[in-house]
Amino acid sequence: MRVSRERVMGNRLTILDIAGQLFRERGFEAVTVADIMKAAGLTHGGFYGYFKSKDDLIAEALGQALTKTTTGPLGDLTTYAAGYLSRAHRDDLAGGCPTAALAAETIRQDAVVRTAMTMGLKQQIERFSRVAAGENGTEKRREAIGSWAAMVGAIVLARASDDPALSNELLAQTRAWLGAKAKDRRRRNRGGRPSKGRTPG
Amino acid sequence: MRVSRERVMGNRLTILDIAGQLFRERGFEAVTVADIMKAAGLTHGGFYGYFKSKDDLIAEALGQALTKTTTGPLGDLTTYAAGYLSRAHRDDLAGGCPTAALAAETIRQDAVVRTAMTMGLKQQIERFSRVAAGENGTEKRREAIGSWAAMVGAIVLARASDDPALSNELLAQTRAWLGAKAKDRRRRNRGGRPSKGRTPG
DNA sequence: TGTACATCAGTGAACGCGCGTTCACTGATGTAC
DNA sequence: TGTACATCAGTGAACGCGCGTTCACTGATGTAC
Repeated sequence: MRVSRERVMGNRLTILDIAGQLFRERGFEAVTVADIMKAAGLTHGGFYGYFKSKDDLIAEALGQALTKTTTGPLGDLTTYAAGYLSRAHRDDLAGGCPTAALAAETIRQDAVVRTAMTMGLKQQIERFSRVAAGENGTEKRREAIGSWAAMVGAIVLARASDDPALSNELLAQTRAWLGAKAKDRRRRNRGGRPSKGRTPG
Repeated sequence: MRVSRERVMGNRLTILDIAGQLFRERGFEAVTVADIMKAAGLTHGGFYGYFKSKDDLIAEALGQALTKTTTGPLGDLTTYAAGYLSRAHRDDLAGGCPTAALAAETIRQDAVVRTAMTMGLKQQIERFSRVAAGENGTEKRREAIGSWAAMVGAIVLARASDDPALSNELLAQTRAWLGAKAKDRRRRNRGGRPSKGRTPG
């Protein structure tokens, strides 16, 4: 049963989107081609008209999920961290951060998959660096990397814990810890030169 | 071919140890029962004389690996972080931290496996809290949680990156970031009351 | 605008394969005398 | 201490199953006139 060209384009997007969600929810290996096609409203045989292999899909779906979540302008890191380290994000595997859900598994994947993850990582660090606090580029980048590592680690640990109290504490304490760190830094720089963007005098 | 009782005890330890290494290296799903038994010098059929199921082994092996790496006294957090965030540790999947290698995958495992991971997590946080800097128990625990999240996150990200320069930078910058944080905290507390353990006057 | 045919997206049975697990068998170890 | 037998750890073929992938077929879409 041939379908229209726009339907084909739509199907491709649907498969990519569904796959991205299922992978984050259950991991690359546990999700089957048949699972994905069924969730997309198709049968598994048609899969190979859209993608060369399951590995091919993994790379594309991860790339798309990362682009969606690491692209676009950012407010400040504190606001971002508050959302990232929320219980809602912790509980939303399928729609949440692909890095937190899949970075650990990516280590053992195909080269294309690792490259997609690395690109997403670079993009996120650069985006963080742009709004991070710091006297110069080096300091901003350090702040970006340290904060991102803490956020990803905290979500991974909070999700791994089957004790709800500990899980909540991990999120809340990491948020507070990042906040305390920012406060200490401002104290250190008290009386320093004005922020980079303003012309003195 | 029956073997001696001490051989049986030795075999059990070998299987647990080998399994712990292989799981960290390739993940729970990618390692087969036959892989483990072969690496232990046995055939796959004998496995069920030692463990009820693969899931049973996963829980036991993870528990053992976590106990080995989260038990025992600690120096200071800075020294621990230097070792944890080293290139040697990043490159030693099989012998490295089970949390960094397997926490993300643990989310989708059996209840027993998640419980083992949670116990290891609690142990590590308590151990960190004992040597963490801070004015009181709450501050120490916050320091322990934040530092642990940053360490785990940094190793996961450094391993996921296929760009060696970025990978090295992630480790070095997170180390420096944790160090800068400690320095800022000491500055804040300059002239404060003496540390908790000493009786004033 | 209508008609006839070529195209090809989707279907579902089938493939080879490797997985976790079972089981009848083997033969060295442990035990009873 | 030696001998005869029971025990049971280890073996490897076999199981049912689900996976990724292939393929002959179907029938709606796209196109040529």
